[in-house]
Amino acid sequence: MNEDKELQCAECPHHIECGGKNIELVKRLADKMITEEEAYFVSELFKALSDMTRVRILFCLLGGEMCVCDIQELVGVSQSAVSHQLRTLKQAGLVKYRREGKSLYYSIADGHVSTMLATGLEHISE
Amino acid sequence: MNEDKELQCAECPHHIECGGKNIELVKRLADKMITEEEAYFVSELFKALSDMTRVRILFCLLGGEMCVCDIQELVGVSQSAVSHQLRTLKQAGLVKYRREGKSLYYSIADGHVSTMLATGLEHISE
DNA sequence: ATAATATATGAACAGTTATTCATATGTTCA
DNA sequence: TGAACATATGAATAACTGTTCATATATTAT
Repeated sequence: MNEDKELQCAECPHHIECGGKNIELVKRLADKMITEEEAYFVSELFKALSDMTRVRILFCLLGGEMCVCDIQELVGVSQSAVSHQLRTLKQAGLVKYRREGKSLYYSIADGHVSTMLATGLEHISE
Repeated sequence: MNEDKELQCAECPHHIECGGKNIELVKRLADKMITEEEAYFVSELFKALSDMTRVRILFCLLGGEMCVCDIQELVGVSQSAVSHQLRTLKQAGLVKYRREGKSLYYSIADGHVSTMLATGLEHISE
């Protein structure tokens, strides 16, 4: 992504191609590329969505806020497992919660979450 | 999710709550829950987006179709690694490709992919 | 045919992850 | 204060994942 002396290439039919390398395209995109940091955060975000149990928890919460034991009931996994996964979802900013007495009520953090879930569900139904 | 004889509960302030269990909510949502199969496929889809290298590859491809060695150049990982990750993305239905001579040109499979990436990027920038 | 190029693939290894089990924390009620 | 309930947390382990290395396949040019 630095010197371009001997990298100049002749024109090609569809692409400005040189020995398999589309120099122009690569140079143009190099600056606009997602940063390492952004890529890391985005991948971490999707990692939080990459587990079946967490997906089921989130789909529960699309129906409204819910306490941990209700989620446990609906998803059918142990209390500890639900709690661990809720922490993962919380850390990824996908859910939030409020306390009411002994219970914690979890809910979807914001509209992005619903959008991603809906788009994901659409994608697999094709 | 079957018998409801002795599960009837008295009314509660905000929720129809019984010993921490919101019977009504749980019963109502139980039928509408995402199936195991759907949850599995959705989580597999997001799993394909849960790796930094794959995210960077997809962001490359948002700039247009590209052959493997261009991706390799932009992302800066080995040819083998790119190829392995492209296979994962292909299997998840996130990318497609066409052959032109010796090169394979990969591209984003459909609009859902761009939507999910864009939504993910929005989500982390807050 | 042979060489060169572009890409895919299989095995292997190090690092990561989801669950379980046991226990801790925080809240309410008597 | 102590018991009961709701939830969180740490350690441990089995299963999974991404990269590397070596090699295979496919296409083109000589």
